[in-house]
Amino acid sequence: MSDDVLKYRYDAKMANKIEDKWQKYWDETHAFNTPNPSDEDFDKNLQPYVIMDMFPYPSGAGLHVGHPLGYIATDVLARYMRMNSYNVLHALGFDAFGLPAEQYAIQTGEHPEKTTKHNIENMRAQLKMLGLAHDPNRTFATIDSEYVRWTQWIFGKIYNSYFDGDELNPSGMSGSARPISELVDKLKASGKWNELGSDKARSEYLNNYRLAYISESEVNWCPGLGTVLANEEVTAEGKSERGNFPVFKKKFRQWSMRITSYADRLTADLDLLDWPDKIKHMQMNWIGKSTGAFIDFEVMVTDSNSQNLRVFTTRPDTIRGASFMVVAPEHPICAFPAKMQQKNVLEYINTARNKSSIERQQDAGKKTGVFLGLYAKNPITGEKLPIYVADYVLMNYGTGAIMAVPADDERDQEFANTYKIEFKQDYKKFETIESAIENLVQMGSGEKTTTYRLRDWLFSRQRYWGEPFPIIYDEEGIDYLLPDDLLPVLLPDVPDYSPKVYDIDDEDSIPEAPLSRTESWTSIELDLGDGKGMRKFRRETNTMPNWAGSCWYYLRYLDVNHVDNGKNASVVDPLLEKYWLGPEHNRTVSNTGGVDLYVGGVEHAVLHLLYARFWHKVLYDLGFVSSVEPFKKLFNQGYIQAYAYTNNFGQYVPANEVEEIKKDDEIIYEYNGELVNKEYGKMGKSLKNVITPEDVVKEYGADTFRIYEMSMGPLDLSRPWETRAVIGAMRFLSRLWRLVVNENTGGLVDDTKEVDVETLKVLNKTIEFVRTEMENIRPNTAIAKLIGLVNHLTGVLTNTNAVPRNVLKPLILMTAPFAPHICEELWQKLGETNSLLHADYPSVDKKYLVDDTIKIGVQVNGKVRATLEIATNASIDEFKNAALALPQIINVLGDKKVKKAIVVPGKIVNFVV
RNA sequence: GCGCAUGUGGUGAAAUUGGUAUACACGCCAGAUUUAGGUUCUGGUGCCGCGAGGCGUGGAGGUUCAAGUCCUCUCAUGCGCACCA
Repeated sequence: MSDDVLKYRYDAKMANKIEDKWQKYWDETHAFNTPNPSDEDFDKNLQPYVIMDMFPYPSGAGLHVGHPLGYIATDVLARYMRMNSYNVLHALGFDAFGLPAEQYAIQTGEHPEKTTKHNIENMRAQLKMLGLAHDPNRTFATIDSEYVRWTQWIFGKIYNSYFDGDELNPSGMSGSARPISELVDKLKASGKWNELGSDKARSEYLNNYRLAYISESEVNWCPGLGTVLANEEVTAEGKSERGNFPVFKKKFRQWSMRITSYADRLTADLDLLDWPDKIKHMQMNWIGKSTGAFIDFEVMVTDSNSQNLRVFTTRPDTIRGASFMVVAPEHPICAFPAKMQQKNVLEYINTARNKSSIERQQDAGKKTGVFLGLYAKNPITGEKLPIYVADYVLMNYGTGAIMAVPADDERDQEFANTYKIEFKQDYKKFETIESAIENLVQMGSGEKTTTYRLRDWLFSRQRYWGEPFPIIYDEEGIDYLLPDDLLPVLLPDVPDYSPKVYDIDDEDSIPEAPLSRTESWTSIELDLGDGKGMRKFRRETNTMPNWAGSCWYYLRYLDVNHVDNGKNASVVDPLLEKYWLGPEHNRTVSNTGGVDLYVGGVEHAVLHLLYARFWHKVLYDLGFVSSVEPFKKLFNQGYIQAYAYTNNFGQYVPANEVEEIKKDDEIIYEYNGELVNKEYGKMGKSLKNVITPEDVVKEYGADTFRIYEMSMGPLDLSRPWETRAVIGAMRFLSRLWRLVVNENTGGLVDDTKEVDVETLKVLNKTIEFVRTEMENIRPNTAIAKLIGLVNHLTGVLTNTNAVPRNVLKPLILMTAPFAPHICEELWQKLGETNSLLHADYPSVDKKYLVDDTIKIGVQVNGKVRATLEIATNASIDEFKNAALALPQIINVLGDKKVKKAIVVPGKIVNFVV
């Protein structure tokens, strides 16, 4: 019966059986546990290697086949590195705070912690099926109370630090975070501390320096989400990145982090990183460093009252060409328009304010503005320059005011033309920017400066599902950091954790933190040990943004159970940080230290990746970590896309029920006999085209799934999922299986055959090639080459009924990182008693890399006319003469004379006639 | 508008320094072996042409003995930034 024939075949059933077996085995033998230097099984001869993914957010929707792409890639590389004698740290945690969990919880009425934990378990199970070799002991979620403790602890360190611009940082550049106590000491020494007098005044003074500080400033308020947002979370259209709700600029009292202090170092140190240029550019543009000068213009706002109007320019050398001034509608000088202009100015400012950012964008290019009726004095020429208010000048860049040089600036010229402002076409420029600045400095009318596009990072949210701040306020409103022994501050159980959301356009609404509703939690009585005894305090009721947890999770992997809360507490044992991330390993481009390979999507280019670098640098300055940067090498994987189909009404129909029909040379798609439209894009529930890893594992096995995802195309490119092509990966594995197992009997194939030279050549070329591709993160071509070797051996098997064992073993070892389960099984069948996880990766025997003869093309006038097989070491003349003797060449050349013969030994012969 | 990336068979895609374009896989075709069923093996498969031969890496030029690869221009798609002074 056919069933008997298939009994020992590598099919989905067999694959699943093998996969269960080995996953259990790995579990039971703690195969993926990675020893720290202090552990018993630590081997100091192995080099450390840290490879990780951007950890997942455990969404309720579950995974589709696109999600694990990066996880499989890092897993393949981690397994490869283990077989190359590295102590590989490869773990996966969960980024579990955040809006979606909260929103899902609000919809279902369940506590976000419950749904989040449930989602994490689901995701763990989904990922487990794929045989990912994560260290099970190093996992955690950012919501774990011990993790929250350290997130709050780091916040405390940032809060209690200031940026000293003169101080050299440990990498020798100027500017470094220092404990705020050092600033206090300086203030005391200078007498300033006494001068400030009250605690309140002192606290407010320090607030101006703290790296985490409170300010009443313009923030992005999103009524639809009921929270304020960081600049990085607002789209170019002025909408919230999440939910696409309108965002308004409003002044609120909020927490920020002084990331702008680090703008220079965050820009400069990009040079040290092995990151895709694209991401480096995005960060550079986001930080937007530009050097130039401030120039002060005197403005008489009344006959007796003069104001200083400060502008920023990158071209101080063009100051003699300044023909007028322009200020932003929000600029303070707009409060002093000349009498006759007051009405116009007010009207204009109101219109400008009411413009949404979308309108502003649509109007970009159409310059509008109004004359203030005031004049500024050009400090160099003494000319009187009219001042305009116009919304093409932005308040949040530079100083919100510019000197307009229409002759040299398109925008200024456009404005001048619109308002018929006369300007100089020709004027005398300063020789250099430097000389212009020097001149201005001497006159006391300017200084050299650098401005940034980057703003400080808005750090508080009016949300329930986030880390509480370890901050309390006394009755005077003075803020204090909670002592370490009162950490973690955990979220209270509340009856209502939903944020107060408003109509999406309700600009005048105000944020309300959900935590503020629970009086029993917000009020706290304690003795801070400052000599004031037991006092009443109120807790900070805002929560941290979900970026907080992802800013340091890579450190937690190194020391996952770290609880040290003593006097010299650090977030991670310094010895472990030094071992895993320390700069002395110098394994790639530079000795910054940091994670050896970080794999994730491009979407975090200016969010997570910027924030994490900032935190890391603060921790570095304060001496808590030895690595300068958190992520030494970054790799952006592409996305797995999918086809979706819509009917005539634009509704999505189930993609797996759509039929492909060939009709008159054209391919059409039908669903229930109805013509449908094919679209290419994301995979998603609403698009009805989701394929889950479970589906694929059940039907083909996890190893096939892994091979397929790794072989679809280059890892950094996006590509469409095609279920019907998965079978190819399975055929590869079943051919590999058949090289070892007789599928009729279940017994071993004869593997005692003596290996022939031809096969050894194929093997060694494969080893050489595959190693190179692995090092360069090109799994797709590595697999192609492995398939080539399997196909070659299949030919050998067909012809001789036997396969040489000493070729099978390296083949299995090379395939193991991709398809670990089947390879463990085959390895065992070949009589090996140890798991191959730490077996030595095959190395090349160079003598089999060279062939005696090679085949090259022979061209006439650059066109290939024949193929020549010749001894590899033939001389130039031999190449030429052999090529000339080829019948095809004789034929093509006819009686034409060869003017020139180009011979590149081993490459090509070309005859020019 | 500026910047970056990509463009190769019916499909996903290969191709050290410029050196036989299309490795590997899907699909398709044929033969063998099996046979009631997503079997395996072997071979074929860029396009046009009966053939010799011609044409082929988005398009147009250029450099070169030789261009998918280098240069110039251009088109398309995707991403990022966008009045940044």
